[in-house]
Amino acid sequence: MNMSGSEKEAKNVPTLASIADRVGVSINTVSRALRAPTTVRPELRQRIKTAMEELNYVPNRLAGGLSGTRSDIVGVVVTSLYYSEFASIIDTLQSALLEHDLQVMLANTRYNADQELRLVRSILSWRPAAVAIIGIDHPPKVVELLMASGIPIIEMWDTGGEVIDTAVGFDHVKVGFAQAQHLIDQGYRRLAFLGSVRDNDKRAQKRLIGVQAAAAAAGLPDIVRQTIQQGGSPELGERLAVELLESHPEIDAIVCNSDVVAFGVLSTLKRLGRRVPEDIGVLAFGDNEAAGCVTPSLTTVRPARERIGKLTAEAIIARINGAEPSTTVVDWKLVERQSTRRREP
Amino acid sequence: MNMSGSEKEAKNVPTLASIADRVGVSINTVSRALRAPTTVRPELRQRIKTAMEELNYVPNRLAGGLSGTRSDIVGVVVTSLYYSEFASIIDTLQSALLEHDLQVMLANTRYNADQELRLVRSILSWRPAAVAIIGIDHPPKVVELLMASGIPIIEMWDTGGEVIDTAVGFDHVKVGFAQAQHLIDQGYRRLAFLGSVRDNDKRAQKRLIGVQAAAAAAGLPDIVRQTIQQGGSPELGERLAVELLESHPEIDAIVCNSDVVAFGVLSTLKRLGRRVPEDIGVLAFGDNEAAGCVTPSLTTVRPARERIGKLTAEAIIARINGAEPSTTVVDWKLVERQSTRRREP
DNA sequence: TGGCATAAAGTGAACGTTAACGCAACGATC
DNA sequence: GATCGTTGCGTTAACGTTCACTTTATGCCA
Repeated sequence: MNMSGSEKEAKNVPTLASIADRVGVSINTVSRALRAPTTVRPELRQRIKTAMEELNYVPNRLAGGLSGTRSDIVGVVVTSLYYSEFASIIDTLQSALLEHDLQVMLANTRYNADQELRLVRSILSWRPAAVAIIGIDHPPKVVELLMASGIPIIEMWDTGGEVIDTAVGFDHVKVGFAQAQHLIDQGYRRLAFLGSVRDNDKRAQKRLIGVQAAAAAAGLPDIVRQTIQQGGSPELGERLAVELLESHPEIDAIVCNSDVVAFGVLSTLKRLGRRVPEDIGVLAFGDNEAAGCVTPSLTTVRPARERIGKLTAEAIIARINGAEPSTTVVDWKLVERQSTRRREP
Repeated sequence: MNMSGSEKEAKNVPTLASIADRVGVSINTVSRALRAPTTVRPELRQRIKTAMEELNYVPNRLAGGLSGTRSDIVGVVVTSLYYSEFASIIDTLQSALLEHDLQVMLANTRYNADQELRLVRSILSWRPAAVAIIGIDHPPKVVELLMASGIPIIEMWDTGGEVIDTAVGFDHVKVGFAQAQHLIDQGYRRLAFLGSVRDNDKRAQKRLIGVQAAAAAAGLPDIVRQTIQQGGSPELGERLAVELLESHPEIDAIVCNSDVVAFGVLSTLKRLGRRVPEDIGVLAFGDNEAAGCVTPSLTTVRPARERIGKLTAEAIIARINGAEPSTTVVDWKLVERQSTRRREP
């Protein structure tokens, strides 16, 4: 891939040398005016500054990163960008890192393990100061690369298992357990788990395990699974709900793997004349912004996304400054709404 | 900010030289094995490859970018990450760029103009191959920097005005006009515009202009504005709806600046006993994934987000390869649902 | 006035890679 | 058998910074 350069617009982007020439000092002095301003005479510093303004100088961090011992990039690897799943984590994380002059380099695996390896490699090739990545279950090669990189690795979103270095998240098995327990407490007995569960989405699988465990603990029959390997959407929820109710009409509660899928499930139940929460309970995961606005409003689990973003940023800064690795478990909350409110409290 | 390095784990991250030593060839040959594989004898190439595997070699693109004439970074500047507003654009864009081995560097201005300048500067300091940025209205200094950079600049989301280089988007004034016209066609007469409109959100302002124009063209009274400078959310919608109806009970249609705000508006109207769409029409912008799932389902404008992401990626590739700047107008669609369906068709 | 700390600026060598160029070895061509 | 293009690899010089040193100017005190 070539630079755009048609020859005539061949750029002479200004460098430290351009500034140095113009002001009549050495390159080093110009560099110092940026990195260690106090070591250069104020009057000179000002002249350098105006020269930079006039020439629209933008430092070349490729060179800076190569030469210096620091890097200002933080690699962020997520598994999805759709439906607010991780967007607000990125949002918070990026803002917090910005205050420390750290730049986010983003990669999205779309729940594809091969992609994950490729993207991690690509991100490491920029010699980031740290990497934040969704999940604690990665292909062995990814783990090997991350560990060999020698930089802080922050695993986000999940803490239920072995971590590489530092983690900020929560235990998804417990979430699943709580989801099922809530339904059981409300008097539901025949539970199903429904939604998009990608092979590579270990968190969803852990939640399913939790759901199964709670059902087993309560002596209930096995959980009915109605899952599929593709991205979640309301349409998918509609489809899966139809299939589920056809094959298992006895189901009286559905744990949806995401709010967005649950929206479709609710539509379908309404269309089929099944009353929610009376005939059937619906509970989801994610706390989509619309979860409280659908009818009936949706009981769901709210992960502390902003908090994960913020704590991850803090962990990155701390680790870069030499703090020890740590694992931080963050809150989540089962937000009870109408879709499971069978009994008055 | 120091590198993490406690001294003992002082890393010797492998370089081309490490590989070269190990295999017993020159550095350049190793480099060629990566960049121009055909120029290296297959047997030797294989030995180099296995050496890289064994040492977990990851190329240093800081060095590569500095030395070579190409860059593999594409800077992406968005104004928001919440509520799927631009997440799916990023998602599509990133996937498409990945196929060309281009890496996304993300920046989020959060609708803050100062932040925008800072972030653009920061991104340019990585000498990206191109920059994709939301909107066509930027502070003068931002425009100056982007133009001076000499790289392709793709402005996304908006095309209604002067562009720097290349643009992929649509005309928001026209959207606003269509929104109001749809309400007028349905028999609504007293229109309001409600939602979060940041100073720096020129697109929202353009849509408002369109709404006003349509109302004026139809000889209707002035649009009532109920806007505020803060992020949109259902709660905000609830609050603004209450304020609006108190001060202007005559309103019979509300154009919401985002679906998420409209969700709150719908809740409030239901609570206040105002029937939608009979007493009052509600229409929004954004096509949130839940728009079809709330009750009544929400009439809204669906921008072709994936298409913008895809076309932006294509425009970037084309421009990098020397194509001329261009402006591409993409579709959007007013999706009619229950919240405005006053008349049977 | 000499000596010496301190501040301010310059020098030169990295950093890891790519790219232009050079050169040997080899087979094909006339 | 001299010429020539090709293949396969090595040499060397950038790329724009930063950093450890070195040098020069400045001020202060004895």
